[in-house]
Amino acid sequence: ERREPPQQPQEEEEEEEEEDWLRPQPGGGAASPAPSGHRSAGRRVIAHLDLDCFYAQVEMIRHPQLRDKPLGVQQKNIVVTCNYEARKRGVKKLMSVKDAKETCPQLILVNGEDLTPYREMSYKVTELLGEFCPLVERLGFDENFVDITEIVEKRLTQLQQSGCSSLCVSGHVYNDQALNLQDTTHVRLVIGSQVAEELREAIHTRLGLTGCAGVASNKVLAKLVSGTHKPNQQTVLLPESCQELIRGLDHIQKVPGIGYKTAKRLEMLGVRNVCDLQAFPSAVLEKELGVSMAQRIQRLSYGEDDSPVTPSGPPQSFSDEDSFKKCSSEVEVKEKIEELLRSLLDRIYKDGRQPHTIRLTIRQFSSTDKWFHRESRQCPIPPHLIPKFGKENSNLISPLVAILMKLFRKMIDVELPFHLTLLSVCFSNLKDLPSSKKGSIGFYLKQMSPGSGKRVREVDDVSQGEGSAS
DNA sequence: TGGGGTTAT
DNA sequence: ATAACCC
Repeated sequence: ERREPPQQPQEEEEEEEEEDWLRPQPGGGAASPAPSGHRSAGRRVIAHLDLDCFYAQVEMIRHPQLRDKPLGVQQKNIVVTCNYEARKRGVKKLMSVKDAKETCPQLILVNGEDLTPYREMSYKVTELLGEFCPLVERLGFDENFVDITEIVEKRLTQLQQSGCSSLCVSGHVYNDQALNLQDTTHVRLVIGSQVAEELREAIHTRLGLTGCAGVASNKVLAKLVSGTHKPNQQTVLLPESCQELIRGLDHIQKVPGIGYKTAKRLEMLGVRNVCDLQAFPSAVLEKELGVSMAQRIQRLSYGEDDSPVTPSGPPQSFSDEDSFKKCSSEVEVKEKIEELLRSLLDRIYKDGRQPHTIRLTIRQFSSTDKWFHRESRQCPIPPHLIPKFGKENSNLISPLVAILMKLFRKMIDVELPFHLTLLSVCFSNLKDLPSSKKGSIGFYLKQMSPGSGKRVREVDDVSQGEGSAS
């Protein structure tokens, strides 16, 4: 017994009505900055880029002799990802090492517990995209959203002036839908597909990485459509096929934004698939999940998403963690913390900013509820230590270990037995240094560090950012 | 399951 | 500080 969702076929998203200069801006003030790129409500063109099995690709670049072999990246007892050679032979993401080697005895494993190479490559990708367009939002290490509305707009007017009539889509059209080049929405998206192709090409020629792209009128649709043709291909979604894309999801948890917890709660309400969610009474949903969550996910279920592409910029936090079978003495804890701290201080040093908050997170063993349940304590970093973050950091280690051990004792009574399975240290609340000192601050993250880079963008004192006149 | 990240409450 | 989300 399925209810028919209210048939609303060809309207895709963003009810954001056209031309509403009359409506008072909610933020107050006359000059609301227009959240992402273009103002004027209109249709956006968003690209979602998703690198293929990212860690495995990075490892293939680091070890070219492994390129044509089945290769997996191992963290502890898990193969977190693997290349396509390994996938052909049946290895899956997040398989246990035992299962993976049974499935594919020739599988080669490299340890991927140190994320440094992946993090560095990840930011090279984001930076490269930033050369095309300022609106680049990271999602994890291997995905980026790019709001290409303005690029498309520019090419569209060029095209209109040159009266050129030939226009070709790059890559797939979702659902093999026919194009209508009289429809300027189609035309914009087709131009978007060409831009996406260029972005992928740049990532390939300059960084040696392949990936997928999806092009659509908002983030959730771009993301969903990018996965429809899988390795190293791209797909554009035209508005008329929006409902097929979103309803084609076999479970609500496949909708980005609906996670494990929300999916469970929705299931208890009898909501199992996207159609159920579309048709579910809003009032009931709002009482169950709260107004804002309810409205957000119900819009998502129609493929509507007005969230802007928010430039990620440099990271908000730096953390380093390690998991293990057992850690049960204070000295062990101290050793592990010191190790985490060393690599973290190195990263902070390269970043150039100063953290003002430090946090310790632990996970305690418990047979039920096996993972989950982490707890943390944080505190401000004492002001007299903060200036020391700019330089050789060996003298920071012991005061910080002392602080972290205090935080540890706030969670664990060291007189009693304990059994930890994870320790994590995080620096956050990062601030630029006061300005003076030695010129340049790394603009995007660190000064491009080892290898290639030239640009170290300087911060001159007029730099209030882009348009922050208000 | 790892080792990360972000935002909202 | 936690809980949810994302990869």
